[in-house]
Amino acid sequence: MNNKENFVNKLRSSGLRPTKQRIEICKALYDREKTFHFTIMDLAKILKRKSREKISLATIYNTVFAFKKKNYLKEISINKNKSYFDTNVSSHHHFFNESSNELIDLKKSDVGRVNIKRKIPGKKIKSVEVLVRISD
Amino acid sequence: MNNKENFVNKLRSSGLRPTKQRIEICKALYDREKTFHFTIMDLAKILKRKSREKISLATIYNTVFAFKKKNYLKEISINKNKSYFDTNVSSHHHFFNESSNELIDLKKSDVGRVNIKRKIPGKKIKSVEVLVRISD
DNA sequence: CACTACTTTAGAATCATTATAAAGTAGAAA
DNA sequence: TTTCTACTTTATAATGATTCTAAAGTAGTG
Repeated sequence: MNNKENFVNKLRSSGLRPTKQRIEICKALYDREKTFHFTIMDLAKILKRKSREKISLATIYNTVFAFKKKNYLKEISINKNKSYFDTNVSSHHHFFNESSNELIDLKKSDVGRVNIKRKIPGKKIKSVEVLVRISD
Repeated sequence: MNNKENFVNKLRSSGLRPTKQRIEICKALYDREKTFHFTIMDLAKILKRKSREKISLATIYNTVFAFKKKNYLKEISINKNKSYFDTNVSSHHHFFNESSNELIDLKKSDVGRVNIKRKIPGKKIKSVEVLVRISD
């Protein structure tokens, strides 16, 4: 189970001080059954609702990007004017339902191996992501 | 060959009045050897340099989105804070160089067939696009 | 307990994008 | 050609997300 102690350890083990703001954000993000997608503004609303502490927007930004850097969060390429994040950091692909603007995780087994044949000298592949657009 | 006459016809045939601004923008976008990627700001700079007419930013936005709707342009989602557009409207994949923020087209033959095994009842697949993030 | 480097914060600043509303223009009709 | 109207362009203001700033607060070390 994810409890406060775990979050403190998790944070400390990656060199982030376990401040109360970061722990609150961990709770909001990881103390759930399933992974989920969110924008910064979504998270701000969740925190406002769930948390007794007021956490400033700047801190939410700082924390989300710190978590992204530590690979606790993944940023998703879907949208132009907002950043979407995913608490599912495993390598996976997405369906994007254009009719409803809904983003659906694909399991690894849902997509066959993607074979990138071209190499760019001196560059390393960081990730390979498939976006499948669907509609009614 | 792409000349003014062609652009006028192209525009008119899709219900867009061939204004001098739109024709200038067509020239900037399509009167070239190869397809390319650009942001609105890139295009604004190109137009400032190439075109005698001053074209307002608002018109550039309007025109780019009108062209997108008519399928003259494709919008590319790379998780950045700007919209990228592509004059190559065929379905294709991309490298995104995270070190330089550069977007590189992949040819169809550069990526093996992507096998999407999961189906969503009642939904049709519109496109399958692969984004390969690379860096130094 | 004291110190220092890391954090948080409010608010301002910035940047891309969208909205507004007034002036201009293309195309159709007379 | 002239007139008319709907479509366009434009400058500018407004918006909204994100980043910056610099001052106050705090965790962890010694």
